[in-house]
Amino acid sequence: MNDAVLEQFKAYLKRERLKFTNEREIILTEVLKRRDHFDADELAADLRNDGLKVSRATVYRTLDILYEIGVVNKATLGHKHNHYENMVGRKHHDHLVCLNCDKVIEFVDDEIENKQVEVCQKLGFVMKRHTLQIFGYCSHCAPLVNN
Amino acid sequence: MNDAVLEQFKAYLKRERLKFTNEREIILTEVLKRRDHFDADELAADLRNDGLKVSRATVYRTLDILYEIGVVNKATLGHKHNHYENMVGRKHHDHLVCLNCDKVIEFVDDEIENKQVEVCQKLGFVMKRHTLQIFGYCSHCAPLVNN
DNA sequence: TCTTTTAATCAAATCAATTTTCATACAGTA
DNA sequence: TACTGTATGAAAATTGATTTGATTAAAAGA
Repeated sequence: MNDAVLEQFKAYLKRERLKFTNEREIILTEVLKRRDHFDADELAADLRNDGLKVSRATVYRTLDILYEIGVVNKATLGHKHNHYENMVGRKHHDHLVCLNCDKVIEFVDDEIENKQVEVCQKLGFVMKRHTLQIFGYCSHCAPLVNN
Repeated sequence: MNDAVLEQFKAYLKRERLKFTNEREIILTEVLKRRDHFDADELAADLRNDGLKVSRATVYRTLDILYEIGVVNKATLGHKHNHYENMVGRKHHDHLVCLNCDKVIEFVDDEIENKQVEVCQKLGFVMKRHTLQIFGYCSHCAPLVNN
């Protein structure tokens, strides 16, 4: 478990007069273990498998908090429900999503990032966050599909 | 009504052995009138106001077809449901979305577009579509919010 | 034109993801 | 330890979207 993140979490909760509960710690711990993209239900199921019972509602509520403080990122990745990813020790990145095998490839391009800042400056727009998703076929699937 | 689009729609339906129905024509006509971003329910409501009764299910189904043939674009724009926009005679663009007033500003940046193509090429990824959304505060709202 | 075939329509039911409700439990603090 | 207010779980409610099943209506064929 990442102590710095735990402290950050506790500090945020204290500041907002929220409580540091067992369930919140369990969820944070599980999230920090994750290196992939997961959805709320998958996380809840994993906890259940580990014998830790946390209700779905609490999972959703806690993921919201973790998103709020930047511990997780949220993206739809082409699905109609949210996917989350552990962002601790990671920088912002964008996603390539394979329409065939659902594989998610991460990338960063500084020029794209800079250009976005420029666009916003030009329009007097204050950027808080952004999401760029490219959908298509990964190198494995591209030769297999009729496209 | 845009005749070329109507013909394109009919041709597509014929090719797919689908039928050109009254409802589909009504929906296409209404979509082509639109210049803004709208969701399926808003469109259905507008039709109802015009005395044209088309069920929600048909609206969803038809918007799917229109998305398929590129007459509309689909984007979440920060909401948890889809928004559509008439794309006839328009090129791909990205969106700035104001978190305060929900205003949507469109922009295109060729360098960003090119960079995306480059990223995909480097990774052997075949791009089919992409979506870039920047969330923040528009020039009107930025001075008003505590951020 | 008439008939046949096949898809489309509607309203209602269903679905999946998420959020809310509300009675009860518990964390933080006095 | 007692108090206050927030968190919890289970279930219900909500939301957007899709499916169902009986009926209607295109399009194709004779």
